[in-house]
Amino acid sequence: MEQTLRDAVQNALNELGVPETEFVIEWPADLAHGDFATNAALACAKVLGRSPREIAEELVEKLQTTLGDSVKHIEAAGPGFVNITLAHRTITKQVEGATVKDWGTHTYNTGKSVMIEYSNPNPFKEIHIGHLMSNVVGEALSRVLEASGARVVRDTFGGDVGPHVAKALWALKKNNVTDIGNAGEIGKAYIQGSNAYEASKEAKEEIDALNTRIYDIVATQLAPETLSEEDREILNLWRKGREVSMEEFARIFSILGTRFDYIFYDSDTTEGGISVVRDGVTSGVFEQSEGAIIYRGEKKGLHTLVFITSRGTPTYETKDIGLAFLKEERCSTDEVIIITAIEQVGHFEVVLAALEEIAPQLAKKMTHVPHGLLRLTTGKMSSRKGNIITASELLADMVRSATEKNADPLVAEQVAVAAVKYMILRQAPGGDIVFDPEKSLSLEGDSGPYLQYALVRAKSVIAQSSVSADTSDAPEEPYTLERLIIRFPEIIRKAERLRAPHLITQYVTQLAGEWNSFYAKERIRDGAHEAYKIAVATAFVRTMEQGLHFLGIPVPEKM
RNA sequence: GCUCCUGUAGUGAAAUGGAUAUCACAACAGUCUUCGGAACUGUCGUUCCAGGUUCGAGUCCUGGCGGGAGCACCA
Repeated sequence: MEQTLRDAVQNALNELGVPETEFVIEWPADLAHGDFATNAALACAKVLGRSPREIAEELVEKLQTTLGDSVKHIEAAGPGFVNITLAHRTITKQVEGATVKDWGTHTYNTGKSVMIEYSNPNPFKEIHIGHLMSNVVGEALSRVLEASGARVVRDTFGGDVGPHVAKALWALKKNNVTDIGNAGEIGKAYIQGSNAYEASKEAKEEIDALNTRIYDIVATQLAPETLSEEDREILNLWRKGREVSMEEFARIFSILGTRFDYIFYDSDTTEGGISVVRDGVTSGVFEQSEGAIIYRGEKKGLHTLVFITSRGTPTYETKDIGLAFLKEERCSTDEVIIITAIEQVGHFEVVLAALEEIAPQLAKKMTHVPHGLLRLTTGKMSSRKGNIITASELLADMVRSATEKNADPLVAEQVAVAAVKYMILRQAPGGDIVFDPEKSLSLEGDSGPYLQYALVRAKSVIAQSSVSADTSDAPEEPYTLERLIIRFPEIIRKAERLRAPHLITQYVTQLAGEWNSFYAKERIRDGAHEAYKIAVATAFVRTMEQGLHFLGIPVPEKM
């Protein structure tokens, strides 16, 4: 519809002899103004040297002729807007289309493939609510990309080698742990190791040495016969630790509704990364400095960062270089998106700048999409200091409060996940969320459960009505609910284009609110125009189901 | 110190350069022997400061003030 209007306005402008002008077709803030509005008259008033209001009047006439009875009303308003109100028949036709299975999806990205990296919890550390944020944003963006027709490959990247691993393993060894029971145990060991690293010079040396040794054993994959007894112990503990961490991550991913096609580890990327970076020294991309290998970011207005430490171990930067090549090798896609917290923008600018010199074709298709931080009222979370809320704790708490109204554990979990995801997806990505467990996770008002509740209630009414949907039973005036429903496909397109899932969240919130008003005001079962109302309710249900699906928010049958 | 991000009701947020700046929470006042009250209706209340660009600025530009993040061997 929007395209039809755009063409009609463009034709009218051509007839008026307007040179090429940018104009918008938009939704007026107030539906009373109409279903669509255009600023075309305002936009071209200056070049024509005429009053915008006058041009608007002429546009109205021309549009009336072109659009005929598909519109109910066209008028010039305000400083020179043209407001368009659709005929109810036009709206009804689109409401009928809202019940199809793929409602809201598009094909403009069909044939395109995108690899998207998110969540990225590190084995040997606990998965906390910060990772939850990345996971929720990443999953929503993945689904929105799928809605545009693209093929999406999901991956997550975890640091299974590096100082944090050495700290955790060091503490586990100190405590004579040979078998690790659960992820919490590793989290505690990591904190213990970190504290020792800060406090004792001796511990620091031991941990640094262990770190290097772990690289040698697992990342460069030394031949088994060259391993000492102690090395084998380290290897076993490391294997077990990674396994326990990953089992916990898998459990959380499953609750959140994410399945990764690829799980990459640091240990897969270090060797490749190191060799690329060392080659880069020869070709002059990187340079030696104080025993380390660095990239001089200053030449591109960025910071200098270390890629290989003076101890010979690779940093995160080198691992990301290695990962870029590894992704290309395992599963080449048209585009590569990496979602991380916003504090890493500097890091990725440098990595991308370096990669551009080494492999421009890889750098070109790679985009870093940052999201804001989830901070606690008590300050920044740090798993090193132990002041974190783990994903597991948060979800368990939420499930507990959702259980008050839902005996069914599955439904309680769906409600809990909806509340958590809504908190994150309600706002534009990039902004921080100050997380207050008491206030942030509402089950009322603007909230995940509010959406679920409206949907469940609509389904219930439809099930109870003995009448089947029939759009020939339409009342004279369209319901506001219908006028919102037909906007859905365009909302999904915008969310994908702008990489802004919160547009969907806002829309479904408005839609659910409108449903609740409709429900309070209009008697559906045994009321006037029941068949038509059932048709609208059915379209509402489908729109909500699809909207929640694209956000990754679960849809309960009952609640 | 340098670089980047940010400043909207009491609180948390929204607003491709458009009309009377939305939404929720909180507070206050109502609806209701419910087609499922996790609901609905109403009241209250907001663009950090000073310039500039524009027919039009919360949005763009300049300067100030406040908050946050990053800045060589962490990820």
